[in-house]
Amino acid sequence: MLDIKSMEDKWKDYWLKNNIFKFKSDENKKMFTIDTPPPTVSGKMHVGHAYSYPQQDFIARYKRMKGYDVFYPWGFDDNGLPTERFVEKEKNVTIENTDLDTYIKTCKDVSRESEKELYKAWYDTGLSADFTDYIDTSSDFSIKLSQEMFLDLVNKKRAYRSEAPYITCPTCKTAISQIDMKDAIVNTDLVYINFNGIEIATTRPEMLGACVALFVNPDDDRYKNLINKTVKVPLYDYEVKIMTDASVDKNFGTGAEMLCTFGDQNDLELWRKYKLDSRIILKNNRINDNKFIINLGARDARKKIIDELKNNNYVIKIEKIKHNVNTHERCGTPVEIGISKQWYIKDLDIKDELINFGNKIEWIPDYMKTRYINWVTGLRWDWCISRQRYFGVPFPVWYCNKCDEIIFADVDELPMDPRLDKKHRACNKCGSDNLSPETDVMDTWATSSLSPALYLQHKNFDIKTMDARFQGHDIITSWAFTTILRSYLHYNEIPWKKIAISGNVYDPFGQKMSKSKGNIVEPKEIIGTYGADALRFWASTTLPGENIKLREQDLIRGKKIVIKLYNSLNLLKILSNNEKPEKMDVKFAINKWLLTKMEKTIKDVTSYMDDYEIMKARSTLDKFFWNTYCDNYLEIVKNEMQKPDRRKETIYTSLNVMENILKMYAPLMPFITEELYHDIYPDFNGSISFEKYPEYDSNLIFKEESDIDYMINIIDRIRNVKSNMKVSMAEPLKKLTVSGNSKTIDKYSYILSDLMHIENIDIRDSEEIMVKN
RNA sequence: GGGCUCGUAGUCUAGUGGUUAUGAUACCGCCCUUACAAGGCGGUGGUCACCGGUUCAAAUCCGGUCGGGCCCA
Repeated sequence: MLDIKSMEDKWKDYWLKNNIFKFKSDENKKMFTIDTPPPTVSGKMHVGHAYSYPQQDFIARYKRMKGYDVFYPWGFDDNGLPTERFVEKEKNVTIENTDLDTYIKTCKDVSRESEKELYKAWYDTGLSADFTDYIDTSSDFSIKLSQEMFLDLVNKKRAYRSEAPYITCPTCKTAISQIDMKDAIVNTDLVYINFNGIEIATTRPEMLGACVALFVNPDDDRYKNLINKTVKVPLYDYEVKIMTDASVDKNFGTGAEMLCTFGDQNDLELWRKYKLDSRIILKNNRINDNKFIINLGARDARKKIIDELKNNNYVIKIEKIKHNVNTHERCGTPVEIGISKQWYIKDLDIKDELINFGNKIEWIPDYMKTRYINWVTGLRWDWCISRQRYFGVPFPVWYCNKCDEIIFADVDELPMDPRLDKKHRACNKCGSDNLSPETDVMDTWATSSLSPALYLQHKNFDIKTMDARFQGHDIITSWAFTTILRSYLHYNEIPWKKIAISGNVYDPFGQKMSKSKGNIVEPKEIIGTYGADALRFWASTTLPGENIKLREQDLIRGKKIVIKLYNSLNLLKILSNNEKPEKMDVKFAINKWLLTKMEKTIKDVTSYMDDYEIMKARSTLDKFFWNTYCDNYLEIVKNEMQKPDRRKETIYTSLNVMENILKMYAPLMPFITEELYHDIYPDFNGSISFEKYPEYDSNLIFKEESDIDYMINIIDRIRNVKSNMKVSMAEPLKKLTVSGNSKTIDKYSYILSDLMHIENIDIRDSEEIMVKN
């Protein structure tokens, strides 16, 4: 019996102990480089990972067997907000109860600790990445590279600091970027306000004191006579103008809206478009109008101002509505727009170039490119990369308190943290040593967008473009976009030749998996029940980019194939009595038939693998192995092996084909194939992962194929007859009439009598095949 | 609201113009057959979402409708 668990454990140990997948540069081979997605240390590995990571591993292993020097690195993303949250939860260390130095150190320590445990979950799925030498985004190496690249952008006038409206999260108390936003529908109050002569509706009455204009649609007849008139702002008693813009929705509220600096992104756009004044009452996520609202959060401020409006009879009515808002995707809080100094990477002026770069990359599947292009086209903000957080890559920057000059660290000082820097420094411009360090850190995407450089420079490779990136479609607008952007800005080269996008995993009913629904399945459980090979088999049942449901039937089928492979080799060993004949030319039809089928399979599987069509490759292989090889060939050769003149050739053919089947399955199911390959070659001390992938050989295509196909067809019908007679396939039949091509049937009638145990076959000539008892 | 994508037996899926629509799984029946009962063989089960068009011929191409999913406003 095959013990899948201990078999898999054995090979996991073997690969690790023998450094099988440790990257060893081989200059004689062509390189194939993979930009592995570094998982965050703050989360567990979930079934989505267990689905998408094997997909890149299939290609990595395939390319290795095709003779490439595969560079398949590993990394962890341990920067930023998610890690801070994780640490605060795990260790109860917060920025309030400790100093910055200790806080950062704790974040790093917890990350390192977590990584040590975490990598095992990935390794258990049979990934062949180099886990012996992984990078993490908070290491000195990564910080140095990230800071260097930042200074490069400063030199190229691509990174700039400016006081401007920015998106901020009131919960996380930091600036965020367009990338970090997610839409959400929230229940909110729509307040109708009598605006001294015009009625407006707003979801943000607390911003009343920041109102700088009213807007109506130019085609709205109700307000035609009010356009360009001024009205008094209720409670605050200053005047604003009534203006028009086509973006105003006539059907929302009263059709008239107030523009505040800044209630939402729409306000900001109209404010920019018409160059309006600003009245800032929202700063650092607190509202302060020095009149009614003194330093309150949005919710309290709203209550307060509604009370004031009600007391003065300005409120007409309050309606409950569902409303689309932008939220911070990490915490779900609706975002605010404020004004402050932030660091930006300028990208709005190079949309065409970025689209052009997107077009130079091969997207798998192709239609995913559209999402990238839509995103770039719809960009409205330069990329804000400063975060008012603590654990992340620091800006190597100081500000002169005397003359406002920005002072940058030298490249050879990196990595460095100006917040903890003790060196005496002076302003380059005025010489003052009264400097303040930048206390913000960089957006985590500012570092992960450099993943190709991180991986390549870590090994001192002097190339800028990797062969393939594999990632989920949910981060096309963040990771894929920022990586392409950085690669353009720093090198003017595409980051990868191909980007393969994978879908999401849903539960068996097509529902998203979530804790609250209680439908989460742990990869560990799957591996425990079905084995990692079966998990990978399931992961291969999808087309690029397609979502997938977690289906037990695929796991069952995967496990069955593992067992079937094991048993089929077992049968070969029994039949052959462990003989291993040398390579020879085959002359018997049944063997020629099998070789022909095999060559055709090799051709198809190879071409599918080359196109990343894993699912098609695998089902072609499944069909050949299960149907052709096991159900038909092996059944037939049970008899052939007993015939002295045929024995040697049949043993040779069956073993040779078995070996090629194992090699073709090896990228998909590395454990069982390693096990059986070593079983065939007990002295072999390498890995099947580095054996040569079978290559199509047209010399092994034989014309006998169609004859045996014809005979298999007849065998199927005889099986049918026996099944209808409700007798065993081994039950001897005295006589059977077989009609068809009598010449062919006569030539191979021994197969029928041997396999189906028929004593007398009455062969008749006929156009159609018919089998009668 | 815009874009992308999908709709084929209970479930999942193959199939981009041409026999009787592929296979898996589930279910039912038969067979312990000397590798594997987690096996083998057979069977039930489908107006290929709907409507219209192009064509000698449409699951497939075109248009529309309905429904699901995702992304972006």
